[in-house]
Amino acid sequence: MRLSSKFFENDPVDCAKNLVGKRLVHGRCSGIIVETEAYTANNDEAAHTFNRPSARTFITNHEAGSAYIYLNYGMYWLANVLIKGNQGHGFVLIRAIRPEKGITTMQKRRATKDVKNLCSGPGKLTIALNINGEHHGQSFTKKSSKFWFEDTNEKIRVISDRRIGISRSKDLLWRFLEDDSDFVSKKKGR
DNA sequence: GTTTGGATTACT
DNA sequence: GTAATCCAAACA
Repeated sequence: MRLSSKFFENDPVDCAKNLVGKRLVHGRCSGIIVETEAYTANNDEAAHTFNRPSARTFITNHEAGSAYIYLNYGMYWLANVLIKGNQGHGFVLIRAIRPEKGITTMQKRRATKDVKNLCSGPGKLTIALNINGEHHGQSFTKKSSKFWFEDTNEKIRVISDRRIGISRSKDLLWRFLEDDSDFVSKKKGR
C-alpha cells in the first residue's frame, strides 16, 4: 500500500520516526528507509525555514507529501518530504535506505559495488535513486507520482540520536535510525 | 556586484 | 584532514 497524503499530515517528528521501516520506490529501484531526520518550521534554527523565505513559500504553495529537494554544498541533492500537521509544519530528510531492488542500476550510478555503501547517506541515496532538482515540488502521494512510499511488514527497532551536519539546534534528538544497521550514514555512538 | 555559509562525500 | 562546487540570502 502506498502511503497517502494523510500520513504526512502529522507532527514532523512523528512522521520522521514512522517513516523508518517504510519502503521508498523510484522507477525500478527501491529500498527500506533506515534513517531520517525531522526539521520543523517553528522553533528549529537548523531548518531551512529559519532563514530561507523560499522554504516558507514552498510550504504555503505545496501539499503535504510533496518533495522538497535542494542542492547542498554545491554537489549533492538532498530529498525531503513536506509535512503539514495541525500542530505545525516541517520536513523529513531521507538520510539512508537499505537497498532492495535495482541494485545493479544503483551500483552503476554510484560507481561502487558495496551494497552497504550505496544509499548510506542523504547525498548517496539521491544519486543511487536518480533523484535531483528536476523532482523538486513533485508529489510522493499522487497516482501519477514518479516516486512514492509503501507500507511494509518490517520489524525495525528505531532509536533516536542527534542530527548530523548542522551547527544550530544540535541537541535535539531528531535523527531516527534502525538500531545497529549497516546501512545508515552513521551509527549511534555507544 | 560580492560575500558567506552550508541538512555531504570521497580521497589522502 | 580537506578539496570539490554552487545556490540562496544578505549585504554594499
